[in-house]
Amino acid sequence: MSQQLAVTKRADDYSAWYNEIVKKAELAENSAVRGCMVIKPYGFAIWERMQRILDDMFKETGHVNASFPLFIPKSFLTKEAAHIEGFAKECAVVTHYRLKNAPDGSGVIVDPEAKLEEELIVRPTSETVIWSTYKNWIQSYRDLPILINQWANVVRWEMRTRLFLRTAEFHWQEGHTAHATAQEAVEETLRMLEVYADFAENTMAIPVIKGKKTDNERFAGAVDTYCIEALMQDGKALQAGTSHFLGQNFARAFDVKFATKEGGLELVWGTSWGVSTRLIGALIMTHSDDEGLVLPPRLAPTQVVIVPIHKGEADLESIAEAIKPLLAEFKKMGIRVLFDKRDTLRPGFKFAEWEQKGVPIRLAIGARDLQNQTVEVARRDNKTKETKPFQNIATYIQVLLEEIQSNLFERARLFREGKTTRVENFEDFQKILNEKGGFIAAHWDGTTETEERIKELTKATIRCIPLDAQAESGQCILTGKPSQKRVLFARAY
RNA sequence: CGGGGUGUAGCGCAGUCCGGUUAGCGCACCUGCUUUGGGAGCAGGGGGUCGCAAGUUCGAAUCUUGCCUCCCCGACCA
Repeated sequence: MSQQLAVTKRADDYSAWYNEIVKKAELAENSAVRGCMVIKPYGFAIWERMQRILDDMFKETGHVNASFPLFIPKSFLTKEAAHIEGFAKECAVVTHYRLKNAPDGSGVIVDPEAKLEEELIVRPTSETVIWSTYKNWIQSYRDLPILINQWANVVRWEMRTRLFLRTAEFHWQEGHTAHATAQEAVEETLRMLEVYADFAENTMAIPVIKGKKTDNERFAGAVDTYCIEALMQDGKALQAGTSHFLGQNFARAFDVKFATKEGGLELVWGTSWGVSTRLIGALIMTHSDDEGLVLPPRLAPTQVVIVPIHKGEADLESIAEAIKPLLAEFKKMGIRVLFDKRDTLRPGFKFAEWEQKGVPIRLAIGARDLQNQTVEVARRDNKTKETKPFQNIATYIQVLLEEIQSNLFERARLFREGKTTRVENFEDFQKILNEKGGFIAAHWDGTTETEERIKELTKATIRCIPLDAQAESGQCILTGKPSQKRVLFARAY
């Protein structure tokens, strides 16, 4: 309940600022379990909105939900060579299935008698267990495509964690589809990338670059990995979603074949795609300011908060009575409104609290307003206040919510444009990276060696090869070798 | 996993070097009154295995050893 002033400013210590936003907006906190977070009700309400909107988008593109096991037999994980190599270093392993009382009475111990025949891995992702299942489901081209999504939690044993951005356990959705042709699978991969970009930009108001990952940055087990990349306010990039064309890699590993129309037998083509609670981190670092969280209206659990300003209970009653029709009207319009009638807190406190929590619009109504038939309207995005006539206020708010939504997106887009720099040589590359940050569009000779060398020298990685990159002859900034298009570099989360 | 820091009331901290009254301060919490258009004021009150464990000592928040947490910096990653 109690809040303290957000003391740290973005300019002073960006990561301290981030941590304070997460705590003061009551989104999440560290848990008793190392690397795992507790997502608090307000943070989870945001995730639930994200889930609902994304889930509708998945359904509209023909997908259905299902649920696969939390545990994966070790042998499954090892079947696809690149896959196991990518995940081996961060797996939680279950080795026993029972505890017993310690002989010396000191508590409970793992029962050595209860060792599992085969260890189980807590899923870091579900390709293997799902493809082992698809093997049973697919015989004929008539069984294809399979378009399944699951909402789940996964575990990747990270060494260093940060709330939302990187936690040992995180929540996400993972889509897993199976197709008869490569073309169809590639189309699916790009379709879902498009869904993610649409969601990021239109719901979260986060502008993203759609692109393809380099071989080096590709998902373990994929043929091609596509991504959406966003730019945070500190000039670092953040991968906000990925969509993979798996080729026939997992079909081959799990022997998933189908009879073609022509009577042949072929391996199935696959895709997988996911976004996680990490998006909440992106949300914070895209829009929020030194006063706290800033939420885009389409995602905000509460879009409008009404704060009564009253002396005594009678005042509060008459305000409550006066806004009753307004609350009903908001509800009818589908606007999520909260009347903050807590009488133990003063208005100034409530103002500050709802600002920290990023509620897009605040309405304040006092005796003076009742007298004049007015209401004070305060915007969270640009901190402006105005007094409007009470009549027709709901319609005004409805329009204003949309305006705030597009203002947030436009502001973030302009920021990114300003922080995207075209660079022609390595000297400028380092200079821009250190002094300005952001995305750097530069030529690269296409080799993993050069990519890694640049990373060693500058800590910047190739975020993606943008899908809309123009063909343009140039020279690699490091080796001077010929290049046909620019790629996007940045330091990243 | 390596280097550095840290852990004392819900939160933020002092006390630890140099062991010794009943472990203290601010915020928050509870009660009452006055307040309420930008984080209220006064008065009273409650709350602590001093991260955990073992050891040294007449006596440990304070000294020793081990373990753990969280934060920052590096390597790894969505």
